[in-house]
Amino acid sequence: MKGYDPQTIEPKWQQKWAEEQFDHASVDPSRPKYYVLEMFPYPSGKLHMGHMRVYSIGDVLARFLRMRGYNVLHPMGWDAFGLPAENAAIENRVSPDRWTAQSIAQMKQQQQRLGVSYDWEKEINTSSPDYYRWTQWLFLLMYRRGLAYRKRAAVNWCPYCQTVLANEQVEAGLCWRCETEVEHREREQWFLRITDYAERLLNDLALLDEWPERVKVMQQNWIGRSEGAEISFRVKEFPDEEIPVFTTRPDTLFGVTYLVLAAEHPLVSRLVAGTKKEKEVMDFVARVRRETEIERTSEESPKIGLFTGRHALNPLSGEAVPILVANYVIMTYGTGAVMGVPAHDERDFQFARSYNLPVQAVIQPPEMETGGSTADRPYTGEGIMINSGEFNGLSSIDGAKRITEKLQEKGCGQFKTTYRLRDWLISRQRYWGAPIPMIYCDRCGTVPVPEKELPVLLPPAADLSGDRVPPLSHYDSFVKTTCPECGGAAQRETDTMDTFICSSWYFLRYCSPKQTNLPFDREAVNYWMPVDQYIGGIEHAVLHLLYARFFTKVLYDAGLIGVEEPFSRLLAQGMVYKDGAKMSKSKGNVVSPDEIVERYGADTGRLFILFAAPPEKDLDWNEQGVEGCHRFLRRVWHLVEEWRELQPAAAGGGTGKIGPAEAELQRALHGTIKKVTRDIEERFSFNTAISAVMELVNAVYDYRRKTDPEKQNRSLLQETLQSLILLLAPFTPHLAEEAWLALGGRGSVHQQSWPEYDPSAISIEEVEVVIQINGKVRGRMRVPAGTTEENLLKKARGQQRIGELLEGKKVVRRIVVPDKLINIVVR
RNA sequence: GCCGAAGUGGCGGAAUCGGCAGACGCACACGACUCAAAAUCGUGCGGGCUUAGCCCAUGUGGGUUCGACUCCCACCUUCGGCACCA
Repeated sequence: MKGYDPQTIEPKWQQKWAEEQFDHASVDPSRPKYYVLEMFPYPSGKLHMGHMRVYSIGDVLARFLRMRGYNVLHPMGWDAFGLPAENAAIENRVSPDRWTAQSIAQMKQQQQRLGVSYDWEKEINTSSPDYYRWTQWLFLLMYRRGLAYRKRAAVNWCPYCQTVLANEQVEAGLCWRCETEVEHREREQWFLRITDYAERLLNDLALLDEWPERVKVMQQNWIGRSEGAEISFRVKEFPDEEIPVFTTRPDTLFGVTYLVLAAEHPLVSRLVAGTKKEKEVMDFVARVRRETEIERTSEESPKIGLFTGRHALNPLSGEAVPILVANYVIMTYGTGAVMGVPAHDERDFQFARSYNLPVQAVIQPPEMETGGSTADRPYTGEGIMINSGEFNGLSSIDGAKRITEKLQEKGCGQFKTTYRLRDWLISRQRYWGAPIPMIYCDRCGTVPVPEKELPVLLPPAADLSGDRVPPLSHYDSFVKTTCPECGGAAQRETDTMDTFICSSWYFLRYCSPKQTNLPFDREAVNYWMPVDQYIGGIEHAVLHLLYARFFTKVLYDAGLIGVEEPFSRLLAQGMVYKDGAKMSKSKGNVVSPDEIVERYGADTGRLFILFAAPPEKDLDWNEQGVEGCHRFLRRVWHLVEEWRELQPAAAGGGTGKIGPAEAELQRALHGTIKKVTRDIEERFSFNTAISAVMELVNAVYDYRRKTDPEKQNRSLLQETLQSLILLLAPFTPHLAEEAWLALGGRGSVHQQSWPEYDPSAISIEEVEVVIQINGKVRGRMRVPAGTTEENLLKKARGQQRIGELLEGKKVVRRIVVPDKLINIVVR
């Protein structure tokens, strides 16, 4: 053992670990289990710092918990289906599966160089038929349970990706992946009925007390529950037609002065058919429908509406109000029709103003407040009902209830809860995904592929660059099939599934990745699930984390698993920045993990990533900080090396004496064990755990410098160094392994028990107590631990300065924090 | 606009239950070693002043308390999410 050379020791130990398979986990009900999971990556072929950060965090926990005696499941795999592979394949003229296999090989090698302790026996790949067979099986389960359905709908279409997108995948009107503006197209599409689970997905957020608040709030907003009423208005000119509207404010029903329909509303064409308004209205409708999401939903774009010439009848007052069509009402929320109450709604008010629609106030602010709705602004708060017939005088809260009840009696309204969440559109018009296992037969209609015929295999990729969308539609051998019911000629569905489906259940597959007769083994899932600690980026706060929760609930309902929530504890790790900007190719500020491993070693890189910031906060990459961590590891190495050189002399020299210096070192050691354990286990505060180990190293240096070499306590030094190495093992696994060996440790450092601290070693006989006068620090004193209040005060008074300050003052009060502080309040 | 998180030295950050603000690291300065440099080791390092000490200081202004980075109220700034959702 000479100078610290990570380039030599790291590959050596990685190889050894792989051979010995310490990280292999199997079901063992006699031991407590712990499932640590990092979000599996999309195999782009290049590992970036964000990856290195998640893996470092996960690995510290996995290694620490193993040393704590847990049976730890720590798997890794590949979210391998998806557009980038398909696009790369087209560009480089290779098949997506070959491109993916190559990327996985590259990334896996990069991961292994980081020394992360995965159980590679559990590796999964969502694009392999062994896996997607079960993704298809789960789709059929959804179908059987009435949760998968096909419908023609206007959907988000990304012209660049040449596919439709789910609502969750459209951000402010742009495609989440390529930021192309999304268009609307009509298509027959498959949906999953996630809205059936809206209420449970929302309510069960309360069970997730170890999830970050911000993630739960984001999901809550996304689900967007609103309580109110659905109210039906009859059309005056067509007594057989009704227009239901959704409102959160049924109490304002008497203030309705108009009704607005979305351009897509099915009634529009009937209302204007054959009238002189027809052309104008239908032109308007066509124009609005052509507008992009951005144009239609931007707040700046003006609210434009058009009178249809028809009227709606208020179900309670009987009043006839005009029906308009407008661009600001969207068909996919509520009923696609809105009642206009300009006196009590900001948006209705604006709209009424520009079209000179009447404003009728029906809610008066409570007496304390002033300023109801006026000609200048609406009043949107609660209050007392006026101009509302028999409901006058009620509070708006009671009124909302009473009006809805009344409507219910009359059969033209009911209580209703609406969600912003829409059903999950899962069809994708691309090749590189799991085929949707459905068959269309002219006689039998839509028929599911029988389970025993799964998987529906992707045909080998030929030419993907063609214009035929979806690509699977030009593989005749794929499309043409026979109907499982009548045996006649039939066609396969040619869309593939959204890759978010693959990642909605992968954590279950890891429990028994080789299971062949079911997606997962029940016993294994019962043992390992839920995931105790899930770690990943905040960008999945709504997408993946909501979908995975949905799948878990469906599987629970189907009796296949025993948990209703997949992830007990979630850590949303921060991003990696450099020079004030997120690391990105376009900014040119990328540092690759490979580069760091080559220059400093994986241990240094891991240590820096964990030391530079708490895991949930953004991290600022700083080369000098990396060097600092490298320097620290060299200092550790140096101590171990020195100790070895002392060994031959040990027989003759050194002592076993515990003097004050030794007691201090012991105290430092046990205090550090205590702190590091708590910091990892309870707080996830890796940065402070590492700083505590650094302090211990400084303490050892101090001891060695200040104590005559002849008098140094060798056995205490050995104990200290061994414990120090154990504390470091989860963070810098290679260095720890090598140092453990050098210090005469047996077996792998990673198979040792985590050190326990000795409470008697940290109990202190003498403490420093701070003396405050009127809350300001005016002195300190060393006293035996447990000194009484009286004695503390006496001793404090004995100090010249304190005596002077107390001179002639009256002591009003004394506050004592035992062994810490005394505060003397004087006047 | 609504919701959420956060504001502490030159920088990353610490202070875990209301009890010594700035642990640990980086940068910087000085010293030792060296012919010299690097590496290493040591010392110092929030600001001010009339410097044995005192005053100011955790985004701003108030409050509670013997005592506030920590609790309460109001505001400012930054970042993130949602956003014509009826």
